[in-house]
Amino acid sequence: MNKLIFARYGKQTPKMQYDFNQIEAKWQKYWAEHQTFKATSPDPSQGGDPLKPKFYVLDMFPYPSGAGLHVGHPLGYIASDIYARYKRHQGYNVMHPQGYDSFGLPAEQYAIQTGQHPAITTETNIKRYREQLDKIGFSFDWSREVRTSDPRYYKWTQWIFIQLFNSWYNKDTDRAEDIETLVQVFEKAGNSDINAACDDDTPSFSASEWQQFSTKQQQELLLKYRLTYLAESEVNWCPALGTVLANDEIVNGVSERGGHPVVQKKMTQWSMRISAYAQRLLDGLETIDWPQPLKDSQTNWIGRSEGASVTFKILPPTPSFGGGRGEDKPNEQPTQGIEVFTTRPDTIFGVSFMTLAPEHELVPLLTTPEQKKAVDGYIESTAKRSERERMADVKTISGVFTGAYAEHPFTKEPIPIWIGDYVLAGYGTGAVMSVPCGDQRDYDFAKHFDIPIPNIFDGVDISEEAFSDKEKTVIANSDFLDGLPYKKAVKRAIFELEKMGQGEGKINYRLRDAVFSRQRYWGEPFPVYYDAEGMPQMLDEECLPLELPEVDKYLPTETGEPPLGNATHWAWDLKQSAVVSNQLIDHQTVFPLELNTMPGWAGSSQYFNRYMDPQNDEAIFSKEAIAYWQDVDLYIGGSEHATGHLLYSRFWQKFMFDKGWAPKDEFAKKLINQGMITGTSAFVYVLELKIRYERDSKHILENRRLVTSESSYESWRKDGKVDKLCSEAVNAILKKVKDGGGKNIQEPEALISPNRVHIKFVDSSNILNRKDFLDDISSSGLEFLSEEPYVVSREVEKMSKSKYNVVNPDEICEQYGADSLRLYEMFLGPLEQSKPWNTSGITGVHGFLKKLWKLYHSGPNGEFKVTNSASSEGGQGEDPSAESLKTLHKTIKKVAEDIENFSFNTSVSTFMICVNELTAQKCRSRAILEPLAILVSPYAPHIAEELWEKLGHTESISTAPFPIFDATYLVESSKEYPISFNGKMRFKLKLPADMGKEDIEATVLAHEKTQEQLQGRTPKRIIVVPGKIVNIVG
RNA sequence: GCCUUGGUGGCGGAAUUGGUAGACGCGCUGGAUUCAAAAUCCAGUUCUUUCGGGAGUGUGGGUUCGAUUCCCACCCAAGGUACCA
Repeated sequence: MNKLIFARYGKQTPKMQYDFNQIEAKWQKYWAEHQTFKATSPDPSQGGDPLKPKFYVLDMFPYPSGAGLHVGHPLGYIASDIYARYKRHQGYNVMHPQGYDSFGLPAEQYAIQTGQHPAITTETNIKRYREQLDKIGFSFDWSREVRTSDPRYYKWTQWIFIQLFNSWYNKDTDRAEDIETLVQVFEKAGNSDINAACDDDTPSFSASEWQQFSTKQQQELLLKYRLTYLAESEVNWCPALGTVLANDEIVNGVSERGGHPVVQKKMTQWSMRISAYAQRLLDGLETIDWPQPLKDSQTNWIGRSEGASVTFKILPPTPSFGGGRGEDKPNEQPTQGIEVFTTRPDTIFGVSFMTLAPEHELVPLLTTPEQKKAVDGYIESTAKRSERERMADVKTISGVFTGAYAEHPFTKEPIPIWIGDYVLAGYGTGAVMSVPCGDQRDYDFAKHFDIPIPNIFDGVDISEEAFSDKEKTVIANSDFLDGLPYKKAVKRAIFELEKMGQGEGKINYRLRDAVFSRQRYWGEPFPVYYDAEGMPQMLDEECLPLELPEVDKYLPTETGEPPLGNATHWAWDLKQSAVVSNQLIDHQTVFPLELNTMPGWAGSSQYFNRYMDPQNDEAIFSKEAIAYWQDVDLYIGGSEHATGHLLYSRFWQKFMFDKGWAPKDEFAKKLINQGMITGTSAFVYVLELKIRYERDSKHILENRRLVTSESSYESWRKDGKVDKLCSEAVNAILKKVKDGGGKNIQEPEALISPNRVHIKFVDSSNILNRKDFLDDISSSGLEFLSEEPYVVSREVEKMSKSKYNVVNPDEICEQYGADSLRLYEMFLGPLEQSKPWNTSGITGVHGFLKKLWKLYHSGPNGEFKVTNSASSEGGQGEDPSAESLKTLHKTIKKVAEDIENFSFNTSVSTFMICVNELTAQKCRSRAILEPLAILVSPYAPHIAEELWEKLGHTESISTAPFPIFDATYLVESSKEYPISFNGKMRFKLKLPADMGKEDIEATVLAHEKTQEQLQGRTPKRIIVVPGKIVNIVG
């Protein structure tokens, strides 16, 4: 017996098997120890070669969440890693860094709940992330790691903030300039000649006025020009999170994180003047190779529209300006007109009323005493409705007449001024000229309130709906615009308006300035203190970083200040250049520091440049480093960052370019959005029963939870009744109750609902492991209705811990190896597509790796064996067969093309075909197997390194030159032609490859199968495409 | 509504300029090996069929000798966006 066991054991000596666990651990250790993937600095003094071509491959760095990685996370990293490794084989100096976007809300909320400092949570999570990432065998250059929450890193985030504060945007030169240049102009000539991106309410002043302003007044004016500025503005306030949110952090009117309601609130906040860059952000899209959907969503977000601004004079009898708010501020000039923005100045003669947003500042001034009550009531009722309600309910038409009239710029007719909540305060000027015949919303409003709808279109019926087809527009009833098509009419209308000084051509953008303050703890502190006048002042650059203070509570203070308000040492001593106790604040030399922190996107907006020189404490990066690395060659990440990170980063990059620090004004040449890997959640259906009865004169409520079938659920959902299976079970339970002495048994309440089951309890054929499932705490109290194997229902949805459908990469690595995981993630489908994860499929790629291993292990006991060629390599062996060479070279060609096209799924299948063919050919030749190892290496680097070493190499395979494709091996002497009849392939015929058209035709026609197909008919036509196909028509 | 992407076997997917539809893998079926299982290997696997063939890439048209691929209309799904004037 013992003998037998030993004999069998000996037959498959473990050493000869593909022992992926041992191999992968060995090479991961080797890479770490040898710093194999360290990108070399261009500096020759550090052994670098500034002439070696660079290639910068970047992943979107992760937020280290407590849940760890699931198999969906590494997808993009694997793709970028393959590309990075491929570029190393091509001889590039590749930089492939990784880091952590480690400021953020989850760590802070955990801190609020547990009191644990977010830095500790973050550190723990990062450690776990790193362990998980290391197991997958990425070629990251960890010596360049950055963490956004590290003071040595956020020093430079604060630095950029200061630079933005000290800059303004000159529209004439179309770039950011130093704020000092602006001050110089103000001193000499005031601001009338300045063409700058600035606040709308910036007043004009002369040089002498400027000089007479107080310092505070000057500072206030400069804030209107700075690229980051403090201003009171309407912000999205999320009471549940206790913080403001940017537009891109709100989804469907609720917060992206947590789904809490958001309301509008006026607050003084830091903002970024991204709107100054709107046009350049739009133009830059043309120059970069990014996915079209992503470019489109940025284009929509920026929302450029061309049109005109038109001023409508307000007609007397002027409403009692003394009566409204004007009384409080007698110096304020009442506005004499209402400015609107329109994309259709050609329809100006169709204006029959005007509509203002309820929040429009002129509303209280315009409203006549008779209408005041109605208007106030309307404003109050719209203010009550949340953003979400207003969005959900776009069909209800509401509005109210203000009693006031404006004057039409051309006809001089009076135009009634209405307010309506379909006009948004936040877009354009918050007022529109309503052209009911040309705009459906205006049309509906006019119909609803019985306002006239004049038709100004030639030959168009507007009795049913508005006409908005610009292309088919011919203007009528419009004085000088009569007979003009859309484009000409627009030009003419603008020309006439400009002549009268009542309008001009204008381009409007939807893009708003980005609110940059957050009322949170775990973020970058602003390098800002407030002086005796309450004006913000920047810390000296030398004083950075301004480190986050310790607080004993991470919640807002009792007075409603942000969490930093809890810090006892959060004052700036100007003399010492140090943070000191709040008690020392005297507003002379010690000042309060800013209590807000920066938003999540602050740290991610320049990290890609910081990777170029991450240890530099003197500058964000050295000139040499950025001169060499320039920009990102390939950036891979999720499309959900389209209107957040990717837009803000482009904005900061353009600023860095304007200031001369960055050589490129776009930071990433090519970008790919990897798709999501979805999970397949599992469900059981649970019948919840509530049975009430009496026993021993006590009222008893018995709850039972029974696992029933999907069909029970379906029938319950259809008619609200339980099906036979359930009712039998219910009756059995009731009988038991009765037998046990239950009295007054009431009709039980029943509810069937789907319940998620953790996928670890389900096997590949969807059968539930009942024992393990019932042993789990989450399923306590559950009973099964039937003894038969339970088949769960499946649904594909986002992979998430809360959906119990997470697959952990560590477990896959443990069971199949990192190389299998890498190959399988790529094999699943096209990179950019979202696709469901199904672990059972991994046996396919795992089997491939075993077959690959076997190709190199053909000794009598499965030990390593490859043969050298006869013609080279010492002449001891035999040359590879022509067949094997053909297999190799077609693989080289396909794999190289696939990597260039990011078609990684097809190259995995190419490898499979190649190994299947070489196995069939019994190929053992070094001349084939050595290049094959290099081909496989970007995808399955561990096994490739192991085989490379066994082939006798002492250096890592990672820089071995990529095999060169030689077309001569693919030349064929014959071609198997598909012979089709009327486009349908019927049979194949092998013909010499160099056979001419006529000969092919003759041979095919003479063939017996052709005659069979034709059944005596004469073909009408014969198409011969040499090398491709023969098609016989007839 | 608008914009974008996509729709191919039981499943993931392939077909790069119009030229053999379903590569490769999973799953499934049968077989070999094994006391047995795992592993491995071999064969088959779009549907349909009277075994000749016929149909077939979301639907309906069109262009073409030939269409998954190009054009038109529509349907469905996913993502983005939305009283944006």
